[in-house]
Amino acid sequence: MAEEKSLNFLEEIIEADIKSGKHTEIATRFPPEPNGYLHLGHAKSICLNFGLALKYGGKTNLRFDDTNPVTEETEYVESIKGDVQWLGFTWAQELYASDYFAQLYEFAVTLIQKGLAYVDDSTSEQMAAQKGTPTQPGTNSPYRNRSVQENLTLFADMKAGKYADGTKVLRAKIDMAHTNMLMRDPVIYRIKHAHHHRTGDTWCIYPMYDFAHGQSDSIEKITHSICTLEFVPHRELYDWCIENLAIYPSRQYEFARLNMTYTLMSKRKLLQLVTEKHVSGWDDPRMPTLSGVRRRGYTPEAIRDFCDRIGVAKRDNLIDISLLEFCVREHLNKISARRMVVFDPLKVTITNFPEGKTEILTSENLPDNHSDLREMPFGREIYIEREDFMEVPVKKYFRLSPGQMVRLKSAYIIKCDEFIKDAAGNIIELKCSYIPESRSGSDSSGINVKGVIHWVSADKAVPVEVRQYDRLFTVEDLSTVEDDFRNHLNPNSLQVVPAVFAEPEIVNAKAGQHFQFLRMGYFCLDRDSTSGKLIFNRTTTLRDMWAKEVKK
RNA sequence: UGUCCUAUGGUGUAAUGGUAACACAGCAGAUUUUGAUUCUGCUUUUCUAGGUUCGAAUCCUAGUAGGACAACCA
Repeated sequence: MAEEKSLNFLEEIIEADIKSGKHTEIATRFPPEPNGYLHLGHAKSICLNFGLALKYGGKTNLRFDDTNPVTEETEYVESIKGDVQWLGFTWAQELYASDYFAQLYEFAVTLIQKGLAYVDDSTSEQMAAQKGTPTQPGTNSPYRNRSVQENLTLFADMKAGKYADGTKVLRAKIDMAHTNMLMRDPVIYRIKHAHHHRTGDTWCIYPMYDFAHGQSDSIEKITHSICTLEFVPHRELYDWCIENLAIYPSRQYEFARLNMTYTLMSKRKLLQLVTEKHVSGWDDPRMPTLSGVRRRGYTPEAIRDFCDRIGVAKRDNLIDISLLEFCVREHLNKISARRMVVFDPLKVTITNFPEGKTEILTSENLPDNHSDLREMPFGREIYIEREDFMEVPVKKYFRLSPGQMVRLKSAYIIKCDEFIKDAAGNIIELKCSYIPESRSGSDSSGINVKGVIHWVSADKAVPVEVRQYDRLFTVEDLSTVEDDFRNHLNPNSLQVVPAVFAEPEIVNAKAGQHFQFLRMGYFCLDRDSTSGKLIFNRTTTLRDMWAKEVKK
């Protein structure tokens, strides 16, 4: 039976609203500002907003909050749309706050007419001084009592471009002694002679967030306007505008934004990493951006699962990045074709295997599907992973060591007869013998070995580049660092291995395809690849109990 | 010395006045032709003090702790 899954606080509110008849269907919106790329924190918001509408039979608009022409660009609009689609959601309408500029202007005029807004000539410094502090009330601006008619004329002149940037603003007339700083006559319109990415030079005055967001919600009849906790103090102003304009009463609800260990979710700081070239770009696979994790090989399914598991609440949180890794491993395990790739090769000569002979073996692409096979060449000389041999094995080591046997995955059992060192004492080659009756799938040898290792044919292997990523920062909780966050970047967050040795099948890898390199991790083709040089990003490692055992 | 928000294992999230649970992480073990996957078991929790109540994680009061708020940013 469908077990009763507990509701988060927003679902409770919505169910109560539906039950009471306040709403018969709901409308939400995802309102990014097009001034940066979307990150995992946005994914939480996207999954929430679209998920709620999906669950309760409503719709979600994609609305760009583009009220500041100075920072916003079309490039960002395009990336945001692509990211939302990639995550798997479809918006009802693609809208822009700038679509409402004319309407918003009329709303401002209405406020002036009602004596609830005035044009202020104070400088920003003067206004800051008038503002007071959280513990001290502010003082009224000398321009606060201009007549309605004068305000109307001045505001029209602002719109007409008669004044320079910063010389005048329109402020709501509320209460300079209000305990909520945002209610102390907030600026609602400012002059910016700037080119807007959509409206061009039509406007030289632009509404502030607080005078655009709630009204946009109202125009679209958004029932539940969901935002992050830092907007809690704005709710009072949000409601004030709606009430005094007597427009559709959208309601704002706030949830705690996503924080994760060893990374950060600040668009401003992420932009800094990009512009200062600490990373290769917004889609650098180490970035927590959606374009970054996508390039890294994370799947939308995994991200949605992650957003589902982290839940929604109002308390500050710091999610362990290992939960994200768990989600991606869980999905990738099901869909990733297996390949054998040797990273740090040690040559093995199989002394009783005929010289010059190549035998074609098969192996499953997915562990449980024995009909979906690929072919692998096997020969007298192969490479195995250097760490799969130990001259003097530690306890519980069940790979190769002198005199010991191991299974070559999907091939034969081999026994180490001899190892060869160079003058410096490094092991450079193993001489092994194979058990012909132990061939995978038709093993009649009766030998049971515990160790199974991956391998590639030495002369048929294809060299490819591998990029291994680690956490971007070395500290768990970036919010606690006192100094500059850039001081805590992990210098080893990217390790490039220019040539690892892959089984020949790898040349058929396609963009967007996910692989598990056996025992090494999950990988995907990077877009920097060329036909002559394939490059793979390590999405994440496999869980490694042996590594933990060794540590002890 | 203001207003607002929040407080449940290591990390998250449930429990909606009636036996504090689930996931991740951690630790053991079983299985395994990936030391993967899968499976089993275990450790660990209601900020403090009062109050209401037969009964409080839940309601009330106070305290404590953390966070937000003084951009012509969103």
